[in-house]
Amino acid sequence: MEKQTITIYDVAREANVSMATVSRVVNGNPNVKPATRKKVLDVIDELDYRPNAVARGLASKKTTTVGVIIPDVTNLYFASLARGIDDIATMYKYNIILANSDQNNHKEIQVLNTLLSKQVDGILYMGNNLTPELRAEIVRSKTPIVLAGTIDSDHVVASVNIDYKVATQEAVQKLIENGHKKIAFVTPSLKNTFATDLRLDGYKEALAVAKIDYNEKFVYEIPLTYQAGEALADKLLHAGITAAVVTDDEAAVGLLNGLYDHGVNVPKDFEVISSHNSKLTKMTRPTLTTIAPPLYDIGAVAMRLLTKIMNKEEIVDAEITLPYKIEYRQTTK
Amino acid sequence: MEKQTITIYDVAREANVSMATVSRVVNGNPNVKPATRKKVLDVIDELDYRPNAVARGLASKKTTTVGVIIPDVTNLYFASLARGIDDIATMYKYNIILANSDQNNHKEIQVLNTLLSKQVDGILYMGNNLTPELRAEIVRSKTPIVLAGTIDSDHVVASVNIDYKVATQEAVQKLIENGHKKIAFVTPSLKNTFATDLRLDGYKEALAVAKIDYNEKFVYEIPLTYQAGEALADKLLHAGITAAVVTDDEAAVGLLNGLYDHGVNVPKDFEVISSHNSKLTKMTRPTLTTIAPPLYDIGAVAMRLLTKIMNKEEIVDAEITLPYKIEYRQTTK
DNA sequence: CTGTTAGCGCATTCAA
DNA sequence: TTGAATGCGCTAACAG
Repeated sequence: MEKQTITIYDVAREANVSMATVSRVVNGNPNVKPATRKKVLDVIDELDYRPNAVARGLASKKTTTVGVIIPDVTNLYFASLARGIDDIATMYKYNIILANSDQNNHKEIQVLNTLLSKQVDGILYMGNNLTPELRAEIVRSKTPIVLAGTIDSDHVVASVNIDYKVATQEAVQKLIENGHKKIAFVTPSLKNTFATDLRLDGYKEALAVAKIDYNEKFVYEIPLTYQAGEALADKLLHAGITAAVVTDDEAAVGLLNGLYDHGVNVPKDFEVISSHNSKLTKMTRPTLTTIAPPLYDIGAVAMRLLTKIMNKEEIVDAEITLPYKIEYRQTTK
Repeated sequence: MEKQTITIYDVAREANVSMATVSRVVNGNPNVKPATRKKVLDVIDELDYRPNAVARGLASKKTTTVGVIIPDVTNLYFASLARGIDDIATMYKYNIILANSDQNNHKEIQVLNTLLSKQVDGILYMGNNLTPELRAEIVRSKTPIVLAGTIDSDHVVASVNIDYKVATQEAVQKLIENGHKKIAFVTPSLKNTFATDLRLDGYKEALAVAKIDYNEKFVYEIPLTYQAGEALADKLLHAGITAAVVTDDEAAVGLLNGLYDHGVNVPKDFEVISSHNSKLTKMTRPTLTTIAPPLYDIGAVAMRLLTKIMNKEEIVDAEITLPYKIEYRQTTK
């Protein structure tokens, strides 16, 4: 009545070989005579033997599972990265332990510790920022880690990103070309997110190039939620702003709808550029113009990079910058 | 240079106790004198000892991790369930191994096998249908399983759902009350999805009550994607249809936008009711009226149920039906 | 209340 | 090419 437990011993006995031999064929060790290999394989099939990954993990000190720290699976940006991560992980025979962190520092540390206790072979971290405490913990644990869509301002940890500064600059420049002077930059708190700094730099740079004075009143720090975006429309309108670059799709959609509710004609009287190109941006009317990072690829490349590090392969560049595009759709002229 | 490995032996030695005692305090066994407990705790803290979950899993035959089979994390419906699952799992000290299945039968079986080899304590399955082969594999493995947002037509596996039939019926009834005669029912393939049958029953029932003849031409089987929904608008319009119940939010948004692109006034000339109440439904203009299953709760309750089964607690009802609502928004009058 | 002793299922030397 | 022996780090009886 209990769970069946066919072990390596059982197949060794049935096949009249030692467990070492069974272990060899299971692990694809070439030093096995074809005949005995076949015999063992037959018995494995007959007994429906399935190697116990836990025992294997204890003996080999490799679990073939990686921990994935994600702010929230329900956020399409991160979910898209996660999809790329999982696909490549599967390709390389790894499994994913997924843990939501809510960007909460305390929870992140906690999650990291349980991942480490589970002996994951590596960690993929997603979030807006890698806090020093977290990085310290990770470095101390000597567990390979790669950041996906997340910047490490100190450049000590491997990561995969796009050039946020240049992308933002290009977006703002486009708005300037379209004749806008008062362009809002909508971002989460500047206090603790690194990529935000880069993006802000891009924003400033574009203004500088066009010789437009930077006005910090046009930088709006809001929670990156649909509701916050929606509520923001009113403020932007009152401030005489006519265009905005928003660093999150949900917030951008919110803003767009907020403008719609105010009877503003987009893009005629107001232009919006978002930043993630998640599915959402194609589901609005008008469709959202957006910076388009290769979401799936960021996750995929990050996972691939992690496999290399876990494998102790030579890494030429641990800070990968992927190309982005800007998808010009209907919220810009 | 290698990864530090502080074991239970190390702390036992430092604390001048046996490893059994250390094990006891780590596991909260009350049979330890407070004084020695404190001593051990101090050493643990000092050495920064972290129990090896793999060794623990091998010795105890419990891994405190559950496998989650999900069609696609990138689908907000399933991602929302997953969020509920993860939160409750965390609460009960379980971790989640997430595996995307793409609804692909072959991949599901494969994924199931790797989950079983990792000795997960239980499995949470999400998908449109549980195929007999998959169920057979799971039952054979004797691993506890719960279906979240998925029906088992044979009622042998535990599950958490809403009453899809009644919900659909109510939605269709509303459209009938609003004067519609030609109401489309948009669904994925009827061939292999059980909940679809239930929903279709609800659709038929509503028509029957209103003495409207059922016309199978009004049942549209399409892939549940945004694009398919968008493309569907044209067909519905040509068929003289004036309202639709769509079983997926992305498809519903697609349809809505397709109608918009055809210049159709929703809800004046066409009404739409969707089925999941994911974030998407609030992001469209007009906002989508939708059946509202308690997404997060379905996941949460499913995970809670799984913990009970894994714990061999008495289960009064293994088929849980959660209440739903219908959110009347702007795509209906 | 605490220590001793066996394994858990497998990978991995080392011999043969 | 194969087998025997050892141990990965911990839990779980069983004594004491």
